[in-house]
Amino acid sequence: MGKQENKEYPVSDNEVPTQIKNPDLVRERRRQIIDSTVKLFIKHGYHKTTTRMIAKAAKFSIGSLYEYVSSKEDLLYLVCQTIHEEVQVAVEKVMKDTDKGEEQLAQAIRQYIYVCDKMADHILLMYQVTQFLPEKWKKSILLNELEITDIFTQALSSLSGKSDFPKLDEHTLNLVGHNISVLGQMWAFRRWHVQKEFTIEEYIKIQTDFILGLIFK
Amino acid sequence: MGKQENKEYPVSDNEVPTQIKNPDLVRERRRQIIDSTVKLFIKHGYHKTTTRMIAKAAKFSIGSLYEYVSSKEDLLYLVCQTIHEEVQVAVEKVMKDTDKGEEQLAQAIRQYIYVCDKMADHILLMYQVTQFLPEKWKKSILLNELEITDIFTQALSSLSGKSDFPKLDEHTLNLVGHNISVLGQMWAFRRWHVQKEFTIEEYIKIQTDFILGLIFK
DNA sequence: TAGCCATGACCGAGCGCTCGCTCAAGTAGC
DNA sequence: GCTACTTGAGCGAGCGCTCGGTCATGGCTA
Repeated sequence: MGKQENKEYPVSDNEVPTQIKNPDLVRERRRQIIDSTVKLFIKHGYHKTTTRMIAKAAKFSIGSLYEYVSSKEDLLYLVCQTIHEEVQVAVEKVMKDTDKGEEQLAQAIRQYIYVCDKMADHILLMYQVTQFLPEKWKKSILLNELEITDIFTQALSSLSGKSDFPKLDEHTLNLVGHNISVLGQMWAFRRWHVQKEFTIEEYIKIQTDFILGLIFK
Repeated sequence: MGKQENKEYPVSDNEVPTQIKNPDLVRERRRQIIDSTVKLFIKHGYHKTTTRMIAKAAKFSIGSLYEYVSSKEDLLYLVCQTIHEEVQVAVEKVMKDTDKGEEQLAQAIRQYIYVCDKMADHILLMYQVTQFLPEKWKKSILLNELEITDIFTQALSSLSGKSDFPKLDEHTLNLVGHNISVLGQMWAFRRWHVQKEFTIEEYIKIQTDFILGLIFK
């Protein structure tokens, strides 16, 4: 009952509250914090990374850290959010660049796998860490994941029926979209094997053939 | 420094030490412990499951628990081991049963996806939990994973060149083996989407077509 | 200009608690 | 009485997070 009257100031791009009043400062500082946190999470994982480590890496006191974020879970959400945005932006970019060419799909797959390669650490982190999000946020993250997959589904959809691609129903294409998405991410989450046994160009070649169905003619 | 002179008694099927001298008892009790632990890990995850919860569920005191296992990490390893063995046995079984038929590969894929469905919880757990294993054990677990994938690679290899399958080099087939493996596991780790949007029969149908390259003719 | 105060970002010792693990004291069976 | 096994209170390191406080800044008043 009237336990505290510290108003909280939600910041434009997300629902994570803060005590700090200047929104520009919040954005800047959070950027700092998130960058350090991502690195630490990649290196040590979520549970072994302490809030003190984060504060130190971001050049804050723990006290200050908690002015910008109200719990370690908040931090986790911010990290997931940020990574997903980055992946999504990257994928959208390469899809736009390769639209409407002759062998668009093959090009898109190549570029997508390059993205997965560049962001391998981040993709792996997402796989490891999503499970620790509280339910409300997990949903929003999985929705983001769907958006990325949808980019492929839509690309496939726009090809369906044209040139030598057969016409396929949305349902099927949706799953194929997921397949492409996952086979790209596999370059990250099975890297302990695939990055040892294949060069990225080999990987791209084989996976493209596989997806385009050339393997078994 | 003679800190402790409690001899440790490694037990046949693994390298995890115990204080208990009767190996049969160890096997029996560990079975109990592992079964309970798997359930708890599936429900709460590794970090939120406390050793006290495990002891309680397995009807032990914590003290006794630590007679059979020397750390929570030991337990994690035993769990991973056990699950992998189960998956491997199941996969090997269905592969043997479907060998040498007409459309062996399609049959094998179907059966494999059934296994993934039945063991979805376990597969998901493996994905979540492998990262927390100490390095020495992680390697051994990843090796097990390779063995499962190799079952597919070998099946593919034995088909290569026969009937209407083209001849492909080992290298390519190896990656295809991984693809099959992962696309089956995807039924588990993307279940939040695929198990909502597809029946398992639809999933099997589309993935089989996809793998066999029928999708893009 | 000098004195005063309000503001809010920043600080870090330390609180409360959890959880993996231990060990002295038991009991059961032979 | 000896060995094999069991017990659970207790330990203490380490964690997330709080909260009383400092200090730089800038505006107000005379």
